[in-house]
Amino acid sequence: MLLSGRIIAHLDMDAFYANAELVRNPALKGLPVAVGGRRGMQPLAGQQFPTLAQYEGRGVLTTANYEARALGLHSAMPTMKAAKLAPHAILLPADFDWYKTLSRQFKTAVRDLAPNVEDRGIDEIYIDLTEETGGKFDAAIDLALKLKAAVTQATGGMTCSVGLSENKLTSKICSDLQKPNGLSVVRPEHFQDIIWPLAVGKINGVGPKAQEKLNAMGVNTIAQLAAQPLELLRERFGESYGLWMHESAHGIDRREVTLYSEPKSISRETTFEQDMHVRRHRDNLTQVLLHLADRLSQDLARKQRLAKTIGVKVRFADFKSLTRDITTGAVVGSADDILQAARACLKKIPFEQKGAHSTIRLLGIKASHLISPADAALEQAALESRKSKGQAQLFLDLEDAP
DNA sequence: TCTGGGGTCCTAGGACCC
DNA sequence: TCTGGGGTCCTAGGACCC
Repeated sequence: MLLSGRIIAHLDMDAFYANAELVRNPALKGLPVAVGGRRGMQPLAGQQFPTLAQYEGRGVLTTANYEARALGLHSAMPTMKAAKLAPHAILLPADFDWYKTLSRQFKTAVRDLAPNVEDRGIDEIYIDLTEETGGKFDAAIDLALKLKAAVTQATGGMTCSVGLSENKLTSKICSDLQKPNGLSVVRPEHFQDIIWPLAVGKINGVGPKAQEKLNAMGVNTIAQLAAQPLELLRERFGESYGLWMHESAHGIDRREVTLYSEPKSISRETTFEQDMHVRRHRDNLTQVLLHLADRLSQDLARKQRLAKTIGVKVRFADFKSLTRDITTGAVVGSADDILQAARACLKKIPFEQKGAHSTIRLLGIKASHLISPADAALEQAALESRKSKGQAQLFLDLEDAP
């Protein structure tokens, strides 16, 4: 196995959802565009596109293009807040089918030139370019430029940003250095010059909580993190996370680019337009649960999986959420079985008679411990065989008895 | 100005078995 | 009478990511 001398690319589509809208509607070009909201809104009279000012309801932006970012908008921003900031920015509802189509197109274009691709969601991939480039960065830059051109060609004009380095972690940081439409390279000998001055939060895996904790220790940059004794990090963050932080700060990341991974869980959840009371809106909630179970069942069928565990998630009006799940002896896949399991989970949730925890804003169902129907059949057969053997053994024991 | 929906991984306690 | 340790599974919650 080749653990050094690798070349790994991280390719990240620029403002993917917003630019996907531009592909099919060039009139949006140059305008501030955000994607989010619930369903399609019609433009007001005299306007070509719906705007944020028209929006009412819950939700967050999923994407803002660069023109919208200049107005202060960004993804995960509550839509109502965005509407206050930039009422005239265009707001389009997310059309995931369209984005998935473009996603397949750009990934296929990349795989045609470099097949060792790891999927990281709809708009991101890692690519192991070691074989194609012989581990040479000059060759990798040439190939990366070809990949960028191929992506733009395949998507009708969308751009992406690429980071090149010897591992996934550094390439991920690096693809973000020159956005949009960038190409950044961090050769091993330049790691400290380029990466160390950056904030610890730039490390993929150091989120708000860890960053806050590090900042409190006086650790702001990756260089400062690298200077922390390993033992101190392990003490403060746990054995595994502490070690991971230490290695990350030193540019060590041995993870391979994995071409395929099995799904671990599949879930469906929905936030209501208005909070629902667990008893007063019982009928509505039942309808929602039915719908979620149905969708989840379809998802499982599409991915050819059955579930050993079903769980529910409830988010209360105060935004606190909790989960309950059960593992039954059997595997489930049908909407009816999912529904039955979900109901059993809901029985375990301590709803209050009054107050915040009798009103909920979100309901979800999750399937986990997934297994293919074929493997489920094998397990079942093995179980039957053990059972009959056990019975045979019991029979023998009885025969042996005096 | 309230906070989507889909995931992964890790931790930690308790049950249960050997 | 008091007492192991290891392993695995299940459950709940939380951090983090796109």
